[in-house]
Amino acid sequence: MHPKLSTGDKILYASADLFSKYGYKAVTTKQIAAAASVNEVTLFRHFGTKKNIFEETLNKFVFKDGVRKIFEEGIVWDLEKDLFFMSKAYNKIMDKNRKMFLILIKEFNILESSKNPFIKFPRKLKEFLTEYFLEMQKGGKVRKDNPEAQAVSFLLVNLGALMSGIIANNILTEISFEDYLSHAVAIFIRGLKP
Amino acid sequence: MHPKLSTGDKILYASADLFSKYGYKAVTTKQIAAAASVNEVTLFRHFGTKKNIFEETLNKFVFKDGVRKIFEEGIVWDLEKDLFFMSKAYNKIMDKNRKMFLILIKEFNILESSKNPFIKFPRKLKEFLTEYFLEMQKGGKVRKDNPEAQAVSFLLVNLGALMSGIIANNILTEISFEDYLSHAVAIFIRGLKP
DNA sequence: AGAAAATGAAAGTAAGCACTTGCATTTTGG
DNA sequence: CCAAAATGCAAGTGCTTACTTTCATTTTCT
Repeated sequence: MHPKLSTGDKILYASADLFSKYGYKAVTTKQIAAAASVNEVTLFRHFGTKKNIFEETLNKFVFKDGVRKIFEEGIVWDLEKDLFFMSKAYNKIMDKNRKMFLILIKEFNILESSKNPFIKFPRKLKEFLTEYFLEMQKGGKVRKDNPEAQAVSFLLVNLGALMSGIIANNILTEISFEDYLSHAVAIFIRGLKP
Repeated sequence: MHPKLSTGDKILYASADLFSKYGYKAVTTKQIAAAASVNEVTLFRHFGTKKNIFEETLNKFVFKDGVRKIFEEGIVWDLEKDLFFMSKAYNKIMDKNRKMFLILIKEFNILESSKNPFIKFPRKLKEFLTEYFLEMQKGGKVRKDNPEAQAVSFLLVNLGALMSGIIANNILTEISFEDYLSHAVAIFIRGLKP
């Protein structure tokens, strides 16, 4: 771990690591302390309870990336360029937040949905994409069809790629998933053209 | 629960239920006993240890569906019909095995990959699909391209749909996912045509 | 109906868990 | 440089967990 991190942060980084691998219940405070190279007591002096550690970990790392900002800036209203860009942007965000994603798919049964960013993030992404496809349809650059369905379809491909990358890095193939994803996006683009 | 189930099966059904919701560590033998409506001691008389209960649950419910049998039979060598069929078949299998899927994405860190059907199932599916697309390419019914990439792409869409259905039934939309999936498949089909 | 097998009820055990306390040691900041 | 704050260490507390044992009760099967 980084030696220049504050004690509190060392604990939270170690927690994110362990919780994402094994889940909340399966991780012990002793493990966290060892992984953070601090005394177990220090955990409690900083955060009081294990539950607090978990919540603070979520608070610290959960992605608050604004969908609009990231995506809107890169749009050039060219179907091919835009979809490739958005697919890459999506992957980048999700890779950066891989551990949180893992925690959330492990614990979404015990998390209140209000704290669950998976409620907000994909929703906003869908809204943004729906608007995008609608606009592109108006410009005659995308096949006339339900833009929401087009948006969801596009998201499904990306989510699928993300998941297969997570579940098993090389179950399906030894070739990198990015290559396959861009292939899938390419097929998609052809299917979306007018 | 079914009253006509054997005691052992009652336990295993309850286990599958709980493990898929909360994960191995978070589930207690007391919980399982209560959910199965049996005495806690009975668990141990039947399976000895909690770990055994878990393993027997996996053994009982893990999907051993032969990919070839299910998929080969429905193929009629019409791109549209075939992809819709395969997409539905995939969904059906995964829905039937939803709980196992949930267990496996929660515990794939602690499962030996040899026991993990996610190593075998998607691989075989990919092989089958690759052959299918190659054949279709020969018949001029599918765009000439890397058939493996086409296969993986198609799987990504379906995996994405499965995941979004699991993570949150109605995060993205209130309309059923089957509708969206078939929409995505339709786009895909257009993208795959020669 | 009656023996054998399966289950329940109650109590207990040993280990591991989250968390606490008291005190010594180190690190930090003015 | 020195006091205050942060951390380490050792021990311990009470609770929960997986699992056991004993004995009474029910179910099953012939």
